[in-house]
Amino acid sequence: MTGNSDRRVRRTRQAIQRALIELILDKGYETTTVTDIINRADVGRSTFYAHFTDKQDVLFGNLDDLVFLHAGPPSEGPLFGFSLPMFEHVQSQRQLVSALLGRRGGGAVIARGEQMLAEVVRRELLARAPQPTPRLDLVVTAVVGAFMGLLRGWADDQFAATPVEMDRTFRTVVTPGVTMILTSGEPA
Amino acid sequence: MTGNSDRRVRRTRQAIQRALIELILDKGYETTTVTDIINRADVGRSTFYAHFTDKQDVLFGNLDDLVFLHAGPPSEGPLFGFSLPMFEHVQSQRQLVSALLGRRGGGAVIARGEQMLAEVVRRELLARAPQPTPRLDLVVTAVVGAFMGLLRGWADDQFAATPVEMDRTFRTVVTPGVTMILTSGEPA
Amino acid sequence: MTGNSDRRVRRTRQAIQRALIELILDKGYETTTVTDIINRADVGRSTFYAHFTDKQDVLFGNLDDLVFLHAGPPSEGPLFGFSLPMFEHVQSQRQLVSALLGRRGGGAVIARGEQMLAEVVRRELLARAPQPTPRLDLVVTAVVGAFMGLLRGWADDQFAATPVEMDRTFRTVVTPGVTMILTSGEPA
Amino acid sequence: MTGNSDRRVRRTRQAIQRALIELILDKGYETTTVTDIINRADVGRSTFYAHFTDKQDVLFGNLDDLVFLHAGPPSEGPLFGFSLPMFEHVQSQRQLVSALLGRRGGGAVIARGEQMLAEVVRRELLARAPQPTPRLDLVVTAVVGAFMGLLRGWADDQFAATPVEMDRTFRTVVTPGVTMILTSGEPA
DNA sequence: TCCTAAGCGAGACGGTACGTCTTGTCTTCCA
DNA sequence: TGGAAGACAAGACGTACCGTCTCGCTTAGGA
Repeated sequence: MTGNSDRRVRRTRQAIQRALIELILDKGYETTTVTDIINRADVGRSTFYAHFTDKQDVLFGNLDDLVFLHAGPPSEGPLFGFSLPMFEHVQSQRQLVSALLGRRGGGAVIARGEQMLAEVVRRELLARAPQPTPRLDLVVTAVVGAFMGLLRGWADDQFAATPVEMDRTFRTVVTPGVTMILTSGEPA
Repeated sequence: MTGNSDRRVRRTRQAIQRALIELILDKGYETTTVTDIINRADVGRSTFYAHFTDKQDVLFGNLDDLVFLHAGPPSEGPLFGFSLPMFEHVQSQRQLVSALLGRRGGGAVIARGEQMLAEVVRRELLARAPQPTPRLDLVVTAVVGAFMGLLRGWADDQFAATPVEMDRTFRTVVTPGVTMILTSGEPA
Repeated sequence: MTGNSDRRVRRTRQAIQRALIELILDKGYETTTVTDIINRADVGRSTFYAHFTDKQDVLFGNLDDLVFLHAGPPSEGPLFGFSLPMFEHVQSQRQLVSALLGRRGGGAVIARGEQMLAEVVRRELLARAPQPTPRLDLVVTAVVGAFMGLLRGWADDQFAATPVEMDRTFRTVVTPGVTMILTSGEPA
Repeated sequence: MTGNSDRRVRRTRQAIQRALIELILDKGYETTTVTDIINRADVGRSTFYAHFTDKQDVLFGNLDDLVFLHAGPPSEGPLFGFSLPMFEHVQSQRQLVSALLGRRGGGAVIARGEQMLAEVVRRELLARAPQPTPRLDLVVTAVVGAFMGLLRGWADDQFAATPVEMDRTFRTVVTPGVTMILTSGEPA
């Protein structure tokens, strides 16, 4: 809680986070060990555990502003308008996203990303639904699944694509069905 | 010559596979160690490594017929007709699927499942497309993502749902968009 | 810089060395495993390998001052005057020496002992030779062989004998020949 | 007991013995494993254990005529006349002897060699002693120790020497003392 | 400005899993 | 149906991490 008052504390935390990012770029998230991190950050083992509980903890500390969610207010623009900017942003950070979300990344990181994305999608759907939609949770899950599926495939180089292609595919596959559901007020 | 001639070999392999399944149900896939397996299977350490290279290897040996893919010929029935039977089958094996695909399961297992499912979807789309579809790979990825997303959410008990609800959501979200793409010959 | 600064380090190293000695007395050197040692010393496996590379390494760490070499200055007293005190010292540590040098001991330990003894003998011969002696190395080897042969037979209980008998036999067999060689300046 | 009746049995035994010798020459006695032997001999594991109890057992089966003991009747020729022929014989089999007796050899093999040699020496001394000698056992041990010490040093390439030098050193160091003992009837 | 509490590096430590290796027994298959 | 092939249990090996801990040195920030 006193985390940021001491100058040394901030330096240490930053050094650790920076080291982790670099290592993820080098060898992937899962492969990177705590020992690697403290060596790269030139930090004692106990210092690491004094600040973070985990490898994950380091990442989640700055994951939010790192990769995702440059979404505007939910009701403006086209449905799922977050898609294209997000794909574009991801492309600019390609390496890091690959390392985090791809096959060499960790399940927990992906889960966290899905969680955050789900929140965005839920708000967007709620803002646009003229009436209560049954099983909105399922719909959100399906939409997030489609998006993250594309994102992971991209990160893993299963295919090459431009952000525009990614966005177009995502929205074309998903928008008609979702629009129908929101309008008719039922999932089928 | 190798696998099935010797009776002892078959017994051992089965004991190991069975032990892994049981342990996955008990404590999840990732948490289960090779040491756990050989203890439960009452098998020597070297025996394990004589038959399998890995925990994964044990699983993949019988993953195919374990969970998935009771799909009929691709062009019969409604689009994505595999969905409902599969959700139903999964429900009957709920525990195991939870352990394999849920948050406590292993990334590699999920990846394998997606791979197999992608093949099914690809064939179905190809069989139904009146003309070559650009970026069919992306479309397949999005569809598989939506399906697996739902499946994983279900396995993780993020929500309760019947197989019918699952199937309905999946197909309602995805079918209109995909149909449009197949018909118009372009992803957007 | 390494070994002795940290108090924990000293405690651990001692615990391991003590455990090995005890185990050697219990069940012999060759039979004792690293696992035995760490159990007896109540020490983690990695801790053991952090301090020693080997079972041998543990032993050699304190072998020097453990058993041998209470030899005075080479040129004083009768030829091979180290013999009697050494046999006497060995008798007082009978059990340990048995375990180390006897049939249940390790070849490497014996080799090390011979090496150290050879140094003593070489110095003694050099100090007493009025002139350069050809093939002094061979002579040293023969003398050491005789001494260690007696010692090993004793340790293995091939015969019972007092230190005085041991010493007398050794020196009576070997001294006349060696004296002749030193005097005449040639091995034959 | 039935060892040599069946032709196949003899072939198998020979194949195993031959394989062991080859492997000893390749990589030393201690380093060679039973698995190595059966692979080289192209023989099943159970076959090996049907014929021999041990690696040692294989060796001891033909050790006697392999290396040692071309000694004539004990009382002919000079004292310890076995020495020169034996060193000469050993030189002609240098590689094998090195592998068996040197640092890479096994303690048990050395012990066996000493045992056989002790018998030779004992007979020679008994044949030449005009009267009962006290502690003849100790004297024998010392003599054998000197001889084997030289032999092992030679095998380990601790020094280079001709058989003549070896023999001369051995006999010069040991003969005067032993002669004195035999004559005077006491070890000192 | 000093002094003291804290941050910190270094790394020791116990614990646990890994994949490899070797041994001697025991089961299966085949001729 | 008897003997060879080799599957097997047991357990040691040395390595890799983890998360806790102990130890002094350094350094801030309040008195």
